[in-house]
Amino acid sequence: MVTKARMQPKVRDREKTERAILDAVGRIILRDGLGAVGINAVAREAGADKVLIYRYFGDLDGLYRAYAEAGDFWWSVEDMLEAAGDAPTLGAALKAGLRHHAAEMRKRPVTLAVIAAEPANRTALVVALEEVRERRSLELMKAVADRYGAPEGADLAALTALLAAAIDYLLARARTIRVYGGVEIKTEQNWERLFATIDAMIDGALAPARPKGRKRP
Amino acid sequence: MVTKARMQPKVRDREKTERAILDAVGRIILRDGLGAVGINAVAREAGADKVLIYRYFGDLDGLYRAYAEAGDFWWSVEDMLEAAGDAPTLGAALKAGLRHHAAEMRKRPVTLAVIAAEPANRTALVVALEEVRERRSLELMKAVADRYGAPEGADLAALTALLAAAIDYLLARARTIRVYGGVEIKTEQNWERLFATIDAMIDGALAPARPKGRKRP
DNA sequence: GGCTTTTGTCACCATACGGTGACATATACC
DNA sequence: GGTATATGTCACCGTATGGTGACAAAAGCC
Repeated sequence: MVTKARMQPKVRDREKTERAILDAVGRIILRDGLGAVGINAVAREAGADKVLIYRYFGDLDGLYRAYAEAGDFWWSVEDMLEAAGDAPTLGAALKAGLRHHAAEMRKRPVTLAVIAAEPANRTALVVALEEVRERRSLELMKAVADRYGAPEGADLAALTALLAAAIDYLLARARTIRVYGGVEIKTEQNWERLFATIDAMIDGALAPARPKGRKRP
Repeated sequence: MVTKARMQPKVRDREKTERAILDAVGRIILRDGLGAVGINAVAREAGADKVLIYRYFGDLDGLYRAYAEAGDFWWSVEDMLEAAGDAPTLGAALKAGLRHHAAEMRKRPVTLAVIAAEPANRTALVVALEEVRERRSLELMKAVADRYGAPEGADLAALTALLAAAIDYLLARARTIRVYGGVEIKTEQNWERLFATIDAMIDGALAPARPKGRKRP
């Protein structure tokens, strides 16, 4: 009779196991995308039995929530204000802030992977990150208004929403494609081009409304 | 002995079956997202045996390609130029064009669903739509340059890429969320607000570069 | 020492997936 | 009419998934 060799049992350390599981989630998101995260895949990647995932995190959603709490997925408002620094005008602060935003996102490839999967894959992790985004943008709006006052005749929330949406989307897309609408989006150099245009757009949106027909030079 | 009742065989009509299968693809994308499209799901939804999918389309990629060819996923350049109509300036044409773009996208929920899944789900259908997008934007750039000439000191490609990215992304996100960055994005009315800001951004990006320090009113 | 709890391992289950071979029969062609 | 082909139906296969119950043994507690 063939007796199956039992696996050499791991040393018992719940903390370590939990960390291994959470790390595995990050690696899978990065390598195969958020959609590839599943109980079996995580257990395999972590080298832990899947029953432990159920025991420690309840279910996949619980695991997502734990992962969302453990990770660093976003810039903080303080960081952002510091990046804007002593910008003399609201426009300058916005330009610096959006550059900072892009740089911080680039530093967090897992966040970009989640953003890429957001519209298609409404998991608890996605919801958690969306909440962070909304909270941050509200805080930031408030802080900016305190410092610079409300811009006259301009819609600051719409402006930042549009530009942040474009930046997030293009950064996420750059993970898999090289060109969008004829513009290279992969490298940081290419983004200089985009930021030049973004700067001009900001100036336009914050400029006092011009009377019609004054555009021709 | 129990004899299983055979299914009442369908009338034999390959064309009709193929259409039923392709229609099923669209319904699934719309209802459950691009990620839910699979051989079994499509066969079930179409009420056809899955072996017919293999026979008629080869495999899932072949099915995607057939679906991409059969469908109407995008505006045509002629339509777009007509929408811009007799806009007197490049800026006016751009504003009208982007509004047209958004309206046309809204009319094509399947396209929006595919865009939503694009970053996460690189199927043959996604690739096909990406190709359409790139081809269209190049054609359009050319047509615009022919009519209005190249804008001085402005990066037309970057400008349209950024604004189209923001619009596509927010429209796709509006399928599942209500607010982005504090701005409502669900209804067409809410979009009026966004378009007002987009107009100002376009004016800014197309305005001749202003000398520095001239911003304070 | 003896007991309970915690951690880890393993063997299952039902379900769904993509994919294939075998068969039945309506239709088209000679 | 007779035959080949196209269309449709069904029964499988191997694999993977999410999920659970049973067991072994280390760690903690009295």
